[in-house]
Amino acid sequence: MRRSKKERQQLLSSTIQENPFITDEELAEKFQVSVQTIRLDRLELSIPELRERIKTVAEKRFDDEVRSLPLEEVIGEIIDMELDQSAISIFDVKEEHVFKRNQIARGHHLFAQANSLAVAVINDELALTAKANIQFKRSVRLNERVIAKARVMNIDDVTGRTLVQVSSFVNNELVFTGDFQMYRSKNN
Amino acid sequence: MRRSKKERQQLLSSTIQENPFITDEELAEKFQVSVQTIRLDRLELSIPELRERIKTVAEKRFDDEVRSLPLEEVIGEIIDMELDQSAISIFDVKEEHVFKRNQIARGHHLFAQANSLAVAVINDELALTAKANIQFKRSVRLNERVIAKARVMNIDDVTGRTLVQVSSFVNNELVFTGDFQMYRSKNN
DNA sequence: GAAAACTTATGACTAGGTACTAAGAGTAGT
DNA sequence: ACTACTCTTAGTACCTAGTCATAAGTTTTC
Repeated sequence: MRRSKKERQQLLSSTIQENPFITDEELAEKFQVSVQTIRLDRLELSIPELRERIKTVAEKRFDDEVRSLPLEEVIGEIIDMELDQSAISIFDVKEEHVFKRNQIARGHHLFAQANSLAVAVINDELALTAKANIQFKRSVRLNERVIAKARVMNIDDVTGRTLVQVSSFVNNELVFTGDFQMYRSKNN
Repeated sequence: MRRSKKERQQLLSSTIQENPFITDEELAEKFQVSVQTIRLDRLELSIPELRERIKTVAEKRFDDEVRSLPLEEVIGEIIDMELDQSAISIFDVKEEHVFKRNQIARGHHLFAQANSLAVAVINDELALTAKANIQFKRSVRLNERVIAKARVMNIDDVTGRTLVQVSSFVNNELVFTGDFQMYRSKNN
């Protein structure tokens, strides 16, 4: 025996993890054992065959592509709404919303929740954000539930410009505030 | 012939592009022709076999993983970067970024591009946004290319707080500006 | 009606396996 | 020393999703 079985299997695992595109034959050559031994090892370690490995890598990529359009619809779920007055939405912070390094939610998701709530609360076909003044009060972490509350502060009778104040909370603790100055297409 | 050859081949192309995981047999079933016809079609269109297709998808993913580890969490593509000084990114506005009604880009995407550029330009493991003051100068439409330029304005020696100014342009026309006050974990 | 284009069938071969059986080598216990 | 056990190797039949080449049948076009 060139190496103990255990040692070989550990190396095998890491080798395949590092490069899933390697065939049993290449592995046999690398570890100086027969192809059958490699296959027994894979069986014991329940490592799938080359083609299956490649397939899952490819499928993951496909999933990622779908997942990486996270800013698509209205961010968060609107649970209460009085047009031109107030609105509330909830947003659950998941894996895809946080920095991998520190599990803190990326700012633009909190902004997106608040901004799209500000857009939604306005009783108009075509509301757009003109300006915003925002503050991140404390960082939001993975799995926290953010509740955003929007209040329409005043509507300029002439221009239709509207100020919307949004405050976001996690467990009643303020995490984000934003003042949004919104355009309207028509003055309702 | 259920469909002309040309028509079938065009559909074949797009079908495979959309779902590279489909076998010749499934395609034959779908187009109501024999497997051999599908194979001739693939030959003429030089579309590789299932396994090769899956492999290239998987390989791309591997490439992506290596290339985009640090910049992966950035919205838009960074094309220039001097840490703690300046950075530029481009962001192409696609279908998924606009309001369906009027084809205008949703504000939070412009914010996300600017904000993540502000995060990236800071030479620190853990940069977070504290405050931001933003203005949407004119609305950005479908298929426009937004170029965001970030400049680090000043770094507080004591707190490490950093002001980053971001201006975004479409064809040299200013569409967005933002002042981002950023935290750092350590004072470099 | 023949030529050209298209479609289908058939057979031999491939990579990279699975599943199973069988046999030999090395080591440990008694 | 003999047996029991683990580990390794070999070989066979079978699988999928193809390739390549040849041939034959079917339409379409001139």
